[in-house]
Amino acid sequence: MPELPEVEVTRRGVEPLIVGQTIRAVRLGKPLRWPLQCVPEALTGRRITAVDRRAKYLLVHLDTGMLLVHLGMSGSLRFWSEPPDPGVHDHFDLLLDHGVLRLHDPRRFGAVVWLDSLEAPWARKLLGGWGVEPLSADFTPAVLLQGLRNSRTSVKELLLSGSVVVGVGNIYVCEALFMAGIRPTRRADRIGAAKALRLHSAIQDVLQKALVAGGSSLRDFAGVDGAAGHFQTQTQVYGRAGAPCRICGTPISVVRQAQRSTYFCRCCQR
DNA sequence: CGGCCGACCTGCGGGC
DNA sequence: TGCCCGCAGGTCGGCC
Repeated sequence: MPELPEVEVTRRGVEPLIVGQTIRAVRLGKPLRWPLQCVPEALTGRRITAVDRRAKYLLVHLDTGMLLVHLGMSGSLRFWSEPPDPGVHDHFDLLLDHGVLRLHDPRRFGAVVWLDSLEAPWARKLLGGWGVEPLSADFTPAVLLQGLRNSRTSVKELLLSGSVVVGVGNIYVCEALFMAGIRPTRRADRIGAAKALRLHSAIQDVLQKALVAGGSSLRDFAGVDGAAGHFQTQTQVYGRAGAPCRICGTPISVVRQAQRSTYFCRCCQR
């Protein structure tokens, strides 16, 4: 579930609830994707100073170091002022002054990693070498066009890779390519400037709309307060194989690209 | 290095 | 009704 909009919805929800609180204890459940990279006791007494986001990672800044949180495929963060007992899929708790910040992640593709600083080897490994933030001023049509021109893979796979622009996952890449009228299988370096310009706007539009909708809740994604997002009800192509295109009525096609489903309209996207 | 593929893990829905 | 298979929002690491 968690692409950029879901992670950003989580960040906006969680930040005002936890900044200023001090970590009193840490509870670990089953192992996540990577070990925490420190003994849990090292976190106690640290105060949370800010919550940022880079790509699909949340950066929980502490007065010393930071926690890097990834939601994987099935993760969600929730703040409880009166926490229930942890369930079988609750794998990480930060016990704070006035409640508990809890990571719920059935598939355990998510991770919480402690870092000294953004210069730490793990930070470079996880955050290095990526593209620009799609909702920042760094993401210009020229940056996108140049990125497209440098790659011979399909435009869909290039966007999913995050090497040009980050945060766009399988749902939003399908939606953005539909909005831009571009066939997902099209080779990136064969997309012209006019289409690239449309794609640039489409990426920003679809992410913005998803943010307003509180993200997509395909299974169980929820914001920090437990509220589900509803963007999934507005998708034009994602998850609509065989259903009529909302523009032209042609049944939506689905193909596999890099072992993932790609949805598109063979009439509207060329 | 670019590109492709398997791996990680659990749950759920569809088909038989 | 019940079982088995395929698929699911991500991305790392190994291979060519």
